[in-house]
Amino acid sequence: MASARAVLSGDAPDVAVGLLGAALTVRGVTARIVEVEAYAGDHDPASHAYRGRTPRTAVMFGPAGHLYVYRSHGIHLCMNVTCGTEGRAAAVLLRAGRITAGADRVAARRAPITDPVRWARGPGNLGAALGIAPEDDGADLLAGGAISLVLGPRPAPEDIARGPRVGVSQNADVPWRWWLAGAPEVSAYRRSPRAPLPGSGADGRR
DNA sequence: GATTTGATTCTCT
DNA sequence: GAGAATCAAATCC
Repeated sequence: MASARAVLSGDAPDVAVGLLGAALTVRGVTARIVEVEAYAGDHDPASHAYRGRTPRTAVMFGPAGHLYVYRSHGIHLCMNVTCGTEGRAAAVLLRAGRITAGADRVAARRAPITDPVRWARGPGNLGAALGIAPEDDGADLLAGGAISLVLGPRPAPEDIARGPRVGVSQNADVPWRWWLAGAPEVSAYRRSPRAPLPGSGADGRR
């Protein structure tokens, strides 16, 4: 079968689907990925790397299989897995997961939240549950370090749902979000308040 | 050097 | 449903 690195070197949408069901382990805590979003730097205005390489997005321009960590709204840390080929920015945002190992540690970390479904629902919560840190930016996921990624079997097509990305103000209508159908950790779709309406005012309802 | 935005989440109304 | 919280990075002049 193809190596994990080979899989991650594909196009962002392919990699995104491949990451569904994968197990991400951070210092002893493991989460099964149930929701992802793809971002391609070149032609995707929603991507942080769209305007070129910057110190913050440098990791996205590196080789596939590395972790890109960024701070959102000064409060939350979100995780991406870089993909594609080196020099061409692309990444997959990990939006939600289910804790499969280290639940006791997550429970303590996320207290007073006791509902496991809420521990890693949403990008910020996922990062919080796994205890990700800004210094984890750039970590190699395939080197067997403190953070490692293990791809699982690809879910059956009928178990995969697809839709528009959440919260982005650009390209808000590109259906580059995938999640496992029925996963309770997946949050309802919320369009960015800054996203321009697609048609001539036909939208606006949810 | 100053200003603005952000791939969010939580709480209150 | 709407607004606040809060830090850093990117953009603009």
